[in-house]
Amino acid sequence: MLRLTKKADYGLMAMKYLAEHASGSSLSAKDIAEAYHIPGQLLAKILQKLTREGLLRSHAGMNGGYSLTRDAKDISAFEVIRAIDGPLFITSCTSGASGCDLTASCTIKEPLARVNDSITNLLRSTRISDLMEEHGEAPEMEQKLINIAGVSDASMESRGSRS
Amino acid sequence: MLRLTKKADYGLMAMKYLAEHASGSSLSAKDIAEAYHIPGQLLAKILQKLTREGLLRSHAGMNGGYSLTRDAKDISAFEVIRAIDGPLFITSCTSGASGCDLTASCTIKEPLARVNDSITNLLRSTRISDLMEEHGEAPEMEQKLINIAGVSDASMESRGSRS
DNA sequence: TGAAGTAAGACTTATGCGGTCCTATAATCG
DNA sequence: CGATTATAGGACCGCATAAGTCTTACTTCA
Repeated sequence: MLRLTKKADYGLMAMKYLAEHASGSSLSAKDIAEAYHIPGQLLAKILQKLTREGLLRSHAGMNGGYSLTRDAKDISAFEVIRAIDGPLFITSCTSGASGCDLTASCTIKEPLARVNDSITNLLRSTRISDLMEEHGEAPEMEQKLINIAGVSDASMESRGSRS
Repeated sequence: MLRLTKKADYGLMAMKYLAEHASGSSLSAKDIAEAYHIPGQLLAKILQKLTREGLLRSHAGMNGGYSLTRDAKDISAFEVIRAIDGPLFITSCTSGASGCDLTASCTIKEPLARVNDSITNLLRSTRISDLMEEHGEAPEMEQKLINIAGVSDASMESRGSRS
């Protein structure tokens, strides 16, 4: 569990692709879909959503397509994910309005809400430019995330050994 | 998206409850289920799973039930969640074995894998004892998470204002 | 005008979570 | 021993939601 939806994945991929091929002109949904072998119609609607949220600029007609409204460095992964999947909450009952009927008993939510905030901040500090290839090695990225995840030496034990 | 399953929620609640009522004896699934108004059969299977994973010790028969195998301070939220929901991966195609067919094109996974690791570490550093009530105020918890999530002043903007 | 594009809603399919039911087994008490 | 209370676990169902398709309408440019 705790996984991103495929749509959010597609959205991030598309944003990254647009950032890498930001040649001033716009790329069509079809172009991106074919580049990643993603169902075109689905990607189209994802891009439409991102456009509605102001992350993309659309241009209809021939040679139309999409382009980033901002620099890749100024768009966070959080924005993209939120635009597509809506607000993300780690707990099932923190939907804001109604909440769950266990409010009295379920005291777990508070600590988990903090975890939720941490994840949010993590995604907020991860930008589209961090997903791009062309930025050389970017060792600072590595460093930054280690700082954020921080903590112990066992931090990286989860990587590499995924059974 | 990016939310915990209810089962994991229940599991965490049960672990917390067991930690708070660790009177040496064991509590039955029914006891816990009634305390939180959770479907009993469902909780039972969750507890069975946790037992199989070695986080709980079960005792059948009358006055039977479950008890923690370790101290609440030595059990992380990550272990509980993993035991119930299986390995958590933020990306949909990082299932380890097969992976997705986009390996060549989808270069997004690497940065997201780091985000994934950060979340893992975050949950790994959150222990059952952190969920308990009786530990007074525990301002260190607050501090720790802020350090982990770290970063900016806008960190907490997501809290409080949930529309 | 026609091809290529976005925009958007309705619809279908698939998956997996949440939950129930049922049977078996183990331990404790009277 | 037998009844009761518990865990253990498989089979199953309903439903919410994700994923994807179909269709129609509108826009732009050559």
